[in-house]
Amino acid sequence: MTAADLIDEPMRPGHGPLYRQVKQRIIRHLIDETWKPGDMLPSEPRLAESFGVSPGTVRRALDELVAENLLVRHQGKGTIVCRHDPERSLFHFFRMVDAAGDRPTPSSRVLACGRRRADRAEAARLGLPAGAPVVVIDRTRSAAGRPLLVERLVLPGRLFGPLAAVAPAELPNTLYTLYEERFGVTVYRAAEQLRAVTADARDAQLLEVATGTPLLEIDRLASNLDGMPVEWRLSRCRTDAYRYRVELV
Amino acid sequence: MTAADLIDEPMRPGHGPLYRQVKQRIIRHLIDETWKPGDMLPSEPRLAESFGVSPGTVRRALDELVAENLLVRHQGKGTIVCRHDPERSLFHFFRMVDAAGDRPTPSSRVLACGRRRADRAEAARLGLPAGAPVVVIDRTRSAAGRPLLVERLVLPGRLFGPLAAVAPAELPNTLYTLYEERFGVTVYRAAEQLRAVTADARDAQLLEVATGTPLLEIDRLASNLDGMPVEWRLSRCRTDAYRYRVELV
DNA sequence: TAGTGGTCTAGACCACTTT
DNA sequence: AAGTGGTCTAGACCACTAT
Repeated sequence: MTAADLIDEPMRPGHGPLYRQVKQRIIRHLIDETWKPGDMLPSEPRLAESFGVSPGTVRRALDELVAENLLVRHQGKGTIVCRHDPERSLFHFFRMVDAAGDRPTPSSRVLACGRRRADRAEAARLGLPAGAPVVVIDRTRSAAGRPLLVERLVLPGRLFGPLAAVAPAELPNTLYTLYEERFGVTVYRAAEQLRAVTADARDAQLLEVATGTPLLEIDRLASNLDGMPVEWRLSRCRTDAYRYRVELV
Repeated sequence: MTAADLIDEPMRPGHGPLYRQVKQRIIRHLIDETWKPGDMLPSEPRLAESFGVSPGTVRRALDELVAENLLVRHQGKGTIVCRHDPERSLFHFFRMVDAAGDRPTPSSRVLACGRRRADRAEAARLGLPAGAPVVVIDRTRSAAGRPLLVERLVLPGRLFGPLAAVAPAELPNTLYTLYEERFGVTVYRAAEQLRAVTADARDAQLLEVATGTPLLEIDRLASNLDGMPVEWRLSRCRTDAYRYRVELV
């Protein structure tokens, strides 16, 4: 191994445990796309040599990154950066289950997709200046042939500008995969806030329920590795056949 | 250290990684109450000697148990078994937050507390034989002086028999602490399923809302270390001032 | 001062995958 | 056969707590 193979400079004295400094360096390389989703990282001994630390220290940093769903290890092969493949996109952030506890495979129908200026609520939620351009997608999602939810997604135009030009029918069911592959935006975390609301006339028509039916409203803000908001999603769900499940530990 | 200090026999050849076998042995000692909540475990070198493994292997087992909220380490002091102190009881399983993202400190008012036979739904949910005795508690919880939710708790009578004799006014706000201190029942996990419902006449009166107001219904099944259900809780929440928050990773 | 957990290192061997 | 991650061991030193 020559100097050219080194990914980074050796660690210099810093604050906190060495393995956390190593972890932060690796995260920085994920942010600056030294390693992109799906890429393989250098092996643990190589990383250790690059950073000038012992293999055990690198290993501990990787352990935490794996626990946080940023990396995946494959024994005998190597360690890769997590991807939002359709499988993960569909199930990792989707918490509705049927009475048996099984997750449905939802399909989606786009009602509208366009570009406009953010209103005040949208700008505030996404951390954008007032009037910044946003892409707005309205769609419904169904499971087992019956409408499950209606939702509006608001995305920063700076990151997703060309998305508005995509024909509604072209938008895939698994948007997070699209964000990653077409726009280089990776959703790593999301925070959801839930409340109960009643269906208005539009909800009722789209969800095939009576006006006034109670719906579960899910307000989700998704962010990337930098902690920047990249999507605001407001969903209204029927909860007669599916419920929202949470495991508390 | 003498043989009498050993808490267990050395590991014998088994299946899977050694550290997981050590972890399972420790969990078994938590179940059989060799170490109770609040107790201090033997030090890592002592455990290693008892189990006949290296300190690093014990450490890895403890790492996982700490990550699962079964143990807590205190540098310089030792490792103790997690307790459901009122702080944890109030905040660990309670996910309602206000608009600013802060958790309220709810107070509770017991409406009824008694013992009777489980109906079919209750027996099924708690894994009890039909007609088994259960303790049922009805109460409301308020935050910032306003009613937040109304709920019914159903507990296996076998575990909580004497609880029905407690005067309603004596029941503390933090029930999980009571379960642990008075009945030796520790809640370790819970699964919640959420749906939207409308307030019936009783809900409306207790929550001071109009009949038909949408409410968030939280169906929680809590279990102990053995995986046995120990509480079924059905709550109906107003979501005008507080929302249910979930972090997705 | 002694004991505890927290960090870091070094090396051996195993299981799995690729060539 | 060579390279990867997975496990297990052993020992050094540090930071914190109790006495």
